[in-house]
Amino acid sequence: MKIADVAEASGLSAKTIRYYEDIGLVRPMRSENGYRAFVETDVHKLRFLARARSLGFSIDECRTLLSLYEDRARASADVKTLAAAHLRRIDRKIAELEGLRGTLATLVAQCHGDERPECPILDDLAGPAHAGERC
Amino acid sequence: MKIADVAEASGLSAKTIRYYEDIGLVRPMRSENGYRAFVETDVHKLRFLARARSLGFSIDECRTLLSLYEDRARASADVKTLAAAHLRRIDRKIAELEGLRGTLATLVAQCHGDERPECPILDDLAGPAHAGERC
DNA sequence: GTAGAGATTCCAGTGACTGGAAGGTCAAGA
DNA sequence: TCTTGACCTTCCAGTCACTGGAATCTCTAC
Repeated sequence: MKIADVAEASGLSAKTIRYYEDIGLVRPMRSENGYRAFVETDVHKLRFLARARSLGFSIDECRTLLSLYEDRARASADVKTLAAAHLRRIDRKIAELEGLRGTLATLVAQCHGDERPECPILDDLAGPAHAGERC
Repeated sequence: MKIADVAEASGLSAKTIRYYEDIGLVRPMRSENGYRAFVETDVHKLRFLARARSLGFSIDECRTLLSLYEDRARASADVKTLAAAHLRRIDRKIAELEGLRGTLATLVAQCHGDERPECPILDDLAGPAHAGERC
C-alpha cells in the first residue's frame, strides 16, 4: 500500500504519516522506487494512533500506549494509570475553561454592545480604577 | 521602572514582557544605559494584557482589545463581538473535552487495572476486531 | 513524448512563550 | 580600588504536533 491509501484507511494525512515515521512511531518498508510500502499492521498501528490522538493523548503517551498494546505481557494497570492521568488532566482543563466561561459570560451579558464606548469588558480587563481617579 | 519591577507589578515574567515588546504590544522607553524604562501606562497596559491572556484571549485578540481600550471613540459592540466569539470558542472546547471525558471515563471504569493483559482501553484504541479474527 | 498525479526530501512556520549562553551595568562591601 | 553578585541586554534554540511549500523523482495513460 502507498501512503495515500494508508491516509485514506487511517484518517490521517500523508504529511502526518510521514511525520510519524520521522519520529519513529511507524517503520514502513520501502519499495524499489523509494516509495513507502505499508502493510496491514502498519495501517492498524496508524489507526490506533489516530484514535489515541483523537482522545487527546500526547504523542509520547501514544508511543507508550502502542508499546503496551504490542506487549502481550503487559499489565492492564499500566494502561489504566496512563488513561486515568489523562482523564484527570481533562477534568482540570474543563474546570479551568468553565471558570473562564463564567467570567466571560458575565462580562458579555453586562456589555450593552452598542455604538457607545462604555464597556464593562474593557473595564474588567483594565482592572480596578485607581484611588484618586475620577469616577 | 525596570523590567523586574514591572514583572512584579503585572504578574508577567521579564521574558514575557520582552517578548511583548518584540511583537509590538508595548513600547517602553530606554534609559541611557540601554535598560528598558517603563512608565505607569506601560504597567497598566501589561496588566491589561495579563488579564486578557488569563481569560484565554489570543495575542492577536489582545492586540485588538488593547487598541479598542485606547480608542475613546470605540463602540462597545466591537468589544462584545470579540468576547462573544471567544465565549463560543470556549463553549466548543468544553463540549469537545466533555466528549473525550465521557469516552475515557467509561473506558477507565471498564479496565480492571491489574496485572493481567486484557484491557478494554487498548481494545477500544485498536478498533473493532476484524471479521474472521478469532474472538 | 508528454501531461498529470502522486511520491520523495528538506526547510520554514505556527503560538506564546521559555531556557540558556555570552556579555554589559550597577550598587555594596572588603 | 577591586570584586562580587544581582540585574540587565541580545540572540539563538527548543517546545508540540503538525502543516505548507519548493524542488525533484516516478509512474501511468494517452
